[in-house]
Amino acid sequence: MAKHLLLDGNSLTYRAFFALPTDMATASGQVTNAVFGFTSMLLNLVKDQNPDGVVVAFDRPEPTFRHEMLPEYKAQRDPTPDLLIEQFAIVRTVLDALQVPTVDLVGFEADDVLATMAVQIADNGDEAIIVTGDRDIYQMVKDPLIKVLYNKRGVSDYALYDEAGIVERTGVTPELYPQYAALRGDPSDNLPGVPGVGEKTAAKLINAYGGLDGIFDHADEQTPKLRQNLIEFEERARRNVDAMVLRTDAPVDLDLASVRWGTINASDVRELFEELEFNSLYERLGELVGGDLPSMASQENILEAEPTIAASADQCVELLGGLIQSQLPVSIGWLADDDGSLVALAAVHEPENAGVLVIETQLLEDKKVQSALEEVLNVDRNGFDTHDAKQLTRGLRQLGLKSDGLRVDTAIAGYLLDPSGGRYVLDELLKKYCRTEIVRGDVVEAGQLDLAGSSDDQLLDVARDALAVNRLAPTMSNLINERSMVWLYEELERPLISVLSRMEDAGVGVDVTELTRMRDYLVGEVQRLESSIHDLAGHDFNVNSTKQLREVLFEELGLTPQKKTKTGYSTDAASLEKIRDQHEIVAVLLEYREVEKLRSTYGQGLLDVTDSDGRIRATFNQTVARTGRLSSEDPNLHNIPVRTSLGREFRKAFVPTEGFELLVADYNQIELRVIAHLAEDPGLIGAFEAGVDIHNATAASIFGVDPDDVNVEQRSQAKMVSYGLAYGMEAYGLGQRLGIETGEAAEILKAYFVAFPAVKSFMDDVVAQTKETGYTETIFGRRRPIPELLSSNFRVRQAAERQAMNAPIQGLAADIFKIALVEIDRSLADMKAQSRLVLQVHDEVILEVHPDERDVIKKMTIGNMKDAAELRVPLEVNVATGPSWAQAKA
DNA sequence: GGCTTCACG
DNA sequence: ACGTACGTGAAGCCT
Repeated sequence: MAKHLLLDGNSLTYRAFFALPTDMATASGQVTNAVFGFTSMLLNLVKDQNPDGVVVAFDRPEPTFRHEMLPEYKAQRDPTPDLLIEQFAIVRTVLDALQVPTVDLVGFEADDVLATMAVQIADNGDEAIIVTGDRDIYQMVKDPLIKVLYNKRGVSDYALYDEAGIVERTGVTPELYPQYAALRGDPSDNLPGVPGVGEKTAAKLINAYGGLDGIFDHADEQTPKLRQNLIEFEERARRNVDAMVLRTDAPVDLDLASVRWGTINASDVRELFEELEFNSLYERLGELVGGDLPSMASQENILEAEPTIAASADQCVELLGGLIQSQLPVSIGWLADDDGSLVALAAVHEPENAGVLVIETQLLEDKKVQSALEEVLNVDRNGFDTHDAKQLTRGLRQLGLKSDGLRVDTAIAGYLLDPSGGRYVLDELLKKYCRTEIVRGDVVEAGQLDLAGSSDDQLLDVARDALAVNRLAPTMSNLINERSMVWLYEELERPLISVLSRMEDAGVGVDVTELTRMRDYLVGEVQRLESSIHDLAGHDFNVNSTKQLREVLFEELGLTPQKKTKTGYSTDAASLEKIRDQHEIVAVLLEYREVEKLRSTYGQGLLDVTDSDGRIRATFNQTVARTGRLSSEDPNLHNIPVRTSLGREFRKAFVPTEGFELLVADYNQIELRVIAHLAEDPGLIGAFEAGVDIHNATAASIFGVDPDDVNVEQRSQAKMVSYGLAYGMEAYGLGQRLGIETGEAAEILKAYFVAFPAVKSFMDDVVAQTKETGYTETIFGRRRPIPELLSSNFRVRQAAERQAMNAPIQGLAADIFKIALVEIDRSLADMKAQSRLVLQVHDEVILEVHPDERDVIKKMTIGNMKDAAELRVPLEVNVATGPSWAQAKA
């Protein structure tokens, strides 16, 4: 006789949630108390009962369910906490991985489903044990093959009831239990019974009269009070019975006889349990299923192969020759010092026990070593994988070496696979994708290596890096393949690496004299404004301290606070602007802020990072922005001022190499064009095809006026709406920025969506689809996971929805721009041009061009940018040249 | 290291 | 009732 466990997923998860603290969470913040508790119960049950099969039922009480006829039913029950709701989905994922079937049926609660299955199992002559914390199920024990394992409380306190057990527990037989419960009511279901009738009275009455009919027939035999109540609440009691009796006719479409516990999906389970950090549960599971589960991430001394530190140039060349002969791709580990020059490089290929070759800096300068190494790194020979190829490429370039054979860059691959990852550190990637932790430091056994001292530890780590890359590269490569990101990686991100490396090496020229002059001027202005502020405040204070400024403005001067931050009233520009008229100090403060920002970040800041050759070399990050954009740091050259005339002055200090000029090319309205394309909005597409002023055309459509009659304010409002909508802006935000009432802003937004209805439905579709897949995707396959879309926190979820709307737009614009960058660079190489790329700013490229090449480069740049993608609207490009960034703006 | 502010697309 | 535009990086203050 087979034995089946039938679990009430809702009831048990619910019990687990309230039994365990909600501060049980993964490192990433996912609360797991209910999932843990449920899974723990499941494993305990399987261990104790040793069932042949396990099935879990869940509620799905929509669209109607039988309790609707009882309006008071559950009416006052507290709503299910969001922290619990989100865990139900995870419980199901766990069950899927364990290959435990789950059943939920529209219109049936879990207990109906359990009752139905129990009857089917019993009819088949098998044993069913129903596990739940819901007493309604007691009625099922009337069949000797059906038992109930009742969860009394917590996660481990159970009672197993057969028929006798139910009689002992309740005083009535399972058969009569629904009528008993109908009389007594069920406080936990918020189901009132007959007042004055508790457990004892209910059982006594049921047993004396054999059921409700008998009881109500003999109501006059009771004490006056009870009789009164019975008469008054007969109707309710009878309705309660209808609610209590479980259905056994649920259309369960599951071959119960064939359900077997124990055939789990081991790799899914491992991945999931690791993600949930269920280490102990994983071990317990291993015992239950025979212990042959794949092991979870474990510390590993990855350096099993003995590294060979090349002792001489000849030895090094010989070993490199071996690598070349193998014709296998080589994994490179490397180490550079602060100025980017290579300290050591390690190379290994499959199989790992082939040994790791470590080359130190002196040997890297040897010509024979260099030519052998170049051969290994060449695309037509071995080719190589590494972590952060841009830095390596720059290090090798310093030595005069080419490295055009890059295959897998594990940092870039990690970024493409999950751009939300944050940092892409080799050890972390290895843990995430290979479930391996490297032993770092001095764990290598004595005698294994003829090495000692700290610099040797560094060399060992370089060797370990090579091995880590060696393990990661195939895994990540497969994932990129599986997710259809091969084009994105091979044709876009990978070629971009060397483009960026050369831009970083080139740097951009600055006029240090001009920059210094501006800095000095700004220092003077800051001083002047600061004393003016001190005078107006009546005392000295640190104007740069928001805390002190807050005190001066809102306490001493009594100005009106506008909005709050976490730490107090805000003093940001928008707030100050609103109280400009309240005190003379405010205007001075605003000017001070502007000037001080320019002085510190740009005047002083840029001078501090200018190299001795008068060039600024920023780092262009390719693995930071979650949307696919690049970012710039040390310094950030993506936010050089342009909006105010004083700030714009800084662009005059960005200059070309002597004998060259700067060419600036930028996309016209690329994000709006991307929106037009993605939304397929006829109005927007038509406007772009006609080549009209898009903001003017938009204003005409929104405000229902002739394009010729659009006034300045309408155009600027339309512009704000257009850009705001790409960010998922709401009426409030628009109102704030336009300085109008929220209601009025709502009208404008409404008018926009009436004029461009496809835009609205595109936005809605994106959010809906992202909720399903969990990630957004650009047409080039760039993905961005947005798990917060399912957050229980309303605010977090709303923010996630805005991100979901924005990501495909900003992401596609970034894809297009990157394609253009790669193509421009390719063309420059094909043309063997002297001109070169020096800067990029999201939708703008800046080249140093030789005047002789000006026209052809201009044409080439425009062509490559326009042709980067074929959208439903044309891509337009503005281009201009000049002796500085400022003067090369059209 | 968190917070606030502000520069850009 | 609540919060309110996406994506970055840097400076400066403060704990």
